[in-house]
Amino acid sequence: MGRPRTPLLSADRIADAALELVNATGGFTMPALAARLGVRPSSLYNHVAGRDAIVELLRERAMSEVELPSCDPGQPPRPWREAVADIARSYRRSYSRYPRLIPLLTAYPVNSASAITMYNTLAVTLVQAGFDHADTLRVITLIDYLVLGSALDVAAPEEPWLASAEVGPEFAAALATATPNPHRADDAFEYGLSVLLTGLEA
Amino acid sequence: MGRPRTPLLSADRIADAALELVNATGGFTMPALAARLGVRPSSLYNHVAGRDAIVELLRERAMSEVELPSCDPGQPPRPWREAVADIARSYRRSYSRYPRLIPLLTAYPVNSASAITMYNTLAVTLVQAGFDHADTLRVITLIDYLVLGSALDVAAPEEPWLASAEVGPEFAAALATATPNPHRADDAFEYGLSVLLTGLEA
DNA sequence: ACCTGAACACCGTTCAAGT
DNA sequence: ACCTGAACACCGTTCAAGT
Repeated sequence: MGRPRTPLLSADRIADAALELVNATGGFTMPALAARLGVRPSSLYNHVAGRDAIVELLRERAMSEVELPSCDPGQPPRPWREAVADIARSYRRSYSRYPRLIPLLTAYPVNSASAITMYNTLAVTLVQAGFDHADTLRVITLIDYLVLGSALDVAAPEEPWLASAEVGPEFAAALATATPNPHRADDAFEYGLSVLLTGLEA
Repeated sequence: MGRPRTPLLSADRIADAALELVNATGGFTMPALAARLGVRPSSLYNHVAGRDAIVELLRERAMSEVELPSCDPGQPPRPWREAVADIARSYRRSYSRYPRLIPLLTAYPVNSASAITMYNTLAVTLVQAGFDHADTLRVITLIDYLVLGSALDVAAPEEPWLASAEVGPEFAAALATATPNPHRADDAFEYGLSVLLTGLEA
């Protein structure tokens, strides 16, 4: 066929299609991706170094919509508790838009520009609130754990435990309160955020 | 060659070898596994349903060494804070023995007998401490997030962020306090556990 | 019962050939 | 510059054939 007059592909279109496949099936393969784009697998390599590079593009997407609180200089500074909570919620909101994507990203840490900007803002807020540098890193790490854990939770299949004979009455009663996802993971995240901030204030 | 007088393989030996491969390389393939066992790939299927079944065996291993606090009936009951902390630590210790295994397990939730026993014990402790059933589930979920997050953290490659120009002074100072893993993740886990328990007491 | 060898469908990637 | 088709090495799995 040769070169088309206007390119059929771009890195962006490839990432779009890959994300759709991940949302629909929980993963993607190069042949499936090519088919969805109406193209042959080898064509993808004109725009992207390989499969790993596509995963990196998806990682960027996962972080791309973190919106940081705009602090107007004229305004009185907000309590650090609220500022941290807003950042954590925005982080999680961006990260949780594509729940089935998250398991593909756990191999390496987030390393995108948006992520660094967010960590910077968190660090400024926490240092201003009086945390020393070591605790600042610890708190950022904990927020990471909370966001990652609850994001993975959204995509996890419903537990078949209820059927198991080994479940004791207390745990069974706790499980009986579980709501369907994504609500359950949202709820756990909010609870965790609240407990975290309360614990930090002490 | 035909059938050997004494079997060369067993599900246990296969799991052992797979775990060694995961520890060494971060993953395993059926051919590599067979080679390490001195056998042909097709032989594995006499003992194991397939690759996924091997992953399930590894999942069992990850949870297999959770040791629960033995509560002597004659003794005065321990404070729930200590009991929960002990369980969480043991959970994490078992889960973190094979850090490079954890990323392979994030697709589905833990569903082994040891896991259920641990959740049961946690639920009993929390209900006795006065948490209602919904909060009991939330706290167990949070402990899961903390253990999973810090276990994944151990295997994560060191962040190359220090080099990035986008890192601001506060975040850079926080990063400068980072110790090498696994100490860093251990430290974050202990800090998180302490913050969590403090937050829960309020 | 348990190991083997050949075979199958599939995957990620490369590259010369086309326009 | 960008798509194609053929090719390569690799993967997970099956199954008849051997003992």
